Amino acid sequence: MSSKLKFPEGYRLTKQRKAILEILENAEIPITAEDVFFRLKENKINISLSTIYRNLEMLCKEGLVIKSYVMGKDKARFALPDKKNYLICESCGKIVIIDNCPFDKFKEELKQVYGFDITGHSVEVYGICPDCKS
Amino acid sequence: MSSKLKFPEGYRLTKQRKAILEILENAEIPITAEDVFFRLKENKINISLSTIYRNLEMLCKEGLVIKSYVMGKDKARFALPDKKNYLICESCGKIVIIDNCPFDKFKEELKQVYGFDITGHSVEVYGICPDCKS
DNA sequence: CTTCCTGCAAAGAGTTTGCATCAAA
DNA sequence: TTTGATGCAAACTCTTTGCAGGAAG
Repeated sequence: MSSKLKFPEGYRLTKQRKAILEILENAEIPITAEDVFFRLKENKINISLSTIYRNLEMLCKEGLVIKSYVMGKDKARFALPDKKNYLICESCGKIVIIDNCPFDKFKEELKQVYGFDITGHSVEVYGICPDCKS
Repeated sequence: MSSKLKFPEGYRLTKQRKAILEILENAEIPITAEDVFFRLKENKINISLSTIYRNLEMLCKEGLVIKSYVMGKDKARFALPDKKNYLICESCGKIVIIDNCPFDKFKEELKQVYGFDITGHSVEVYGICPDCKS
């Protein structure tokens, strides 16, 4: 497997960076820095946690990665931008990505009301998942 | 001034709790625990930071307060639920609360597509504010 | 009075940083 | 060969916790 993402200019494409991006591409939901660490370890790749943090921060600044705090918890989670909107089950904690986020339709409305040029958004929705209802 | 909020049952209404709630009621935007601490101090009320954290956590659990991390920063912010949706200027960091969040209209859509019973949401929108555009 | 709450100080968790070494370009 | 990146360990910051004294009901 290899990354389909264009790597940001001005940075060296090290094997650590390639590996971190690949983990994020394969992740179904936002994951913590520690998750990245252990998933790499499973693949027999040992990268120090600080390198992971440093690169996640860089990737966030470059816009390739989104950082969020699921359910107000104290560990940051990271994901590619297409996984930044999600549902969380308040009962079991399951996370489900929202595809084609309906919020996109409101960019124009927000722009008119608040005068902001909208560049992005992130949405967290709480609820009870089908499994927990039954 | 006194709080208009009904205080959760089973807890003692101490002067510290009253004071913290009042700060949150008067806050325009989500603020940090430290912000609460210093605003209390300005009002000549000295409450320890740990008491503030303990009570903010309790208020979150009781649903009176919402915790969020603005712009992925590492300090938690707290606000009454009516201030949980906001715009952030990527240039100056200004926060503007979104009233009548348009996302409410999508509860039904999300329920049908994902099968969740939606109980709440929180939205963070990025953009450039009018002042920074000029 | 009883029980819960507070303040203080210390501990804990997650994240960041300094520095010597290593590897991408 | 040059300069940015990594790994390790130590440092830091925010947040949580234990405990003795204090106040709400």
